[in-house]
Amino acid sequence: MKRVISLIDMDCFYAQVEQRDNPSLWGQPVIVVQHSRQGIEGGILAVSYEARPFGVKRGMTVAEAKLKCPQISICHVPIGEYVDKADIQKYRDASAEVFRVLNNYDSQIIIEKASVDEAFLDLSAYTNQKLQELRENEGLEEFLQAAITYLPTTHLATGEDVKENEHLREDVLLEYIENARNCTENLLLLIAAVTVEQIRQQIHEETQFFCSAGVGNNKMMAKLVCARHKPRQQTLIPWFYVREILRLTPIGDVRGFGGKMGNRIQEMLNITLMGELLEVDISQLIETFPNQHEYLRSVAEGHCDEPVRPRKESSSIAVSKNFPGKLSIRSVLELKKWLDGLTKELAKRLATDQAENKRTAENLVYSLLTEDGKPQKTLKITSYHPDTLFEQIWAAMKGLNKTNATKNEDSGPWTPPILNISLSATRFQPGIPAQNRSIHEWLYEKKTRKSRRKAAIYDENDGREDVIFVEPPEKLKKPNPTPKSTGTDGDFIVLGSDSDDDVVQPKTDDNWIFVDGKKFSKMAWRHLPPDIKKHYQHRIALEEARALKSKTGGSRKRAGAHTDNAQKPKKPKSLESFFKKKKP
DNA sequence: CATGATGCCGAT
DNA sequence: ATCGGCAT
Repeated sequence: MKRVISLIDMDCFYAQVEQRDNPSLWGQPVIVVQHSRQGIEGGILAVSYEARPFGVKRGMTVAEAKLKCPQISICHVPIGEYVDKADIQKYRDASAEVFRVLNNYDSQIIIEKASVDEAFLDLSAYTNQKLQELRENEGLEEFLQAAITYLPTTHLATGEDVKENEHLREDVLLEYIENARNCTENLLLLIAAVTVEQIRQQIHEETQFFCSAGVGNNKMMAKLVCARHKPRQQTLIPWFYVREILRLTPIGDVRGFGGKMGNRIQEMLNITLMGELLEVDISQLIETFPNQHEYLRSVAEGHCDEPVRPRKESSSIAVSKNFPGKLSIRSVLELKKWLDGLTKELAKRLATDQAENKRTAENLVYSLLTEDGKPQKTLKITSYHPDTLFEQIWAAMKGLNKTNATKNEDSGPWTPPILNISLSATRFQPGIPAQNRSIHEWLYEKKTRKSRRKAAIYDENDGREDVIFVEPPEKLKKPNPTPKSTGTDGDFIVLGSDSDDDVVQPKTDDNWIFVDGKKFSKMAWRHLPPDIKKHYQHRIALEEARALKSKTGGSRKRAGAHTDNAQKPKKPKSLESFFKKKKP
């Protein structure tokens, strides 16, 4: 049986994160740039769709972007806490919000986090069950009649779709729906397309972010067609059209063929399109790619059996920094300084990950890129403490110094010059070793030193309430009632929604902050370290804006997710009314 | 001069 | 375990 796969891709994600942070930027040309060193602007990481018509592209300098689009707004990637480098944590946090929606949508849908802004979905089990339900409940006909209204942003990839107008889009889709009636394969894709429309809508409702999607029978096709209609739209590629789409697809556009392999294929076979792979002389293909000719042909036919791997957390956590050209590291002291900062950044992220995901990294892989090569070694992690990590890495690394006759290993020159440092924690095992308390102390000590308050947020797996652990100010802690405490976490008291702790439990609603349906005491909020606070800041802003609107604005309807590109957002009934309808 | 910072995977 | 390749 064919699978049903989707790829959801956030539109210019970093730019949207900045637009949400500063809503006046919505609808405006925006770029997100990272700095390379000391506030010097580096490359452009993201370009909002409003800026693209001006010709602004990734990889350009800010100066070039301004020339093309003088009114463009420039947002900067934050800088690391311990070291002078770009820190993309805020985009990881925004990504986590999106994936919370995806992971909670339906347990039958397999989600693979493919990058900070992309997810593959395996909808095979889900769509099969929905189809079965529709048939059992005799709701299929009704579903087909209404299907077009559930697909306001969907395009059918026919090969002509890139130049189609809105009428054609709908006509082509209607014909497809009509023909799907007696074709299970296409019914499943249709249900998937409707589902993905709903998922995208829900992502927007819960995060304000827009995304695009592709739907097809495998990862390659879903990814390929996702790019055909962006932003804020989705593309469906039935198997029938796969051949025609690939016939005209540049080889480099296919996932996995954008690099050396793709170039080799093009140069050695003197072709540029996927379709041409099926026309080259078979003996030539075999002699050119003796080990891969069968694989290449199958890809050119649209086959791809790569599974959607259920993966929520990343399987490695890395920090790295480039030192290109003249900036290369040439002294031991310099190296140690950067290594120290990078180690601290890594330790911070590891500690957070450990608390959030209840897992611990086993290995640390470090590498030093030089002109000669990229020596890479694996170390066993014995502790998350940054000082321990540093000593361990340094002990292993300092032997790589090729400077002749160095008496003192801890100073002097370093050769060959280092162009990149990378530290990556891997091999995560479930659980948290008992020894770890000191890490949290290190993490929070400088921020809450005076009051010696400690805080952490645990996200209790399944959409349950967040619980904030805060050590209260001494004066409030004294009085009689035993604070609700959690055994091993005796240092902490819980400011939860159902606590009866008079001492710290605010009595009135005014003392609570409501975020995302969760309840935080304002006191606990104030005591949080600033970085954790940031996690929730924008949600609070939203919450307040909503409250304000409901007071002043009255009963305004929620803005649709597609007020821009979808010319006729025919308001669909809830899909549930179809899928969950009981037999009469 | 120089995308940079991540992250994943397969081959060996 | 190490490396090289590919991706966003």
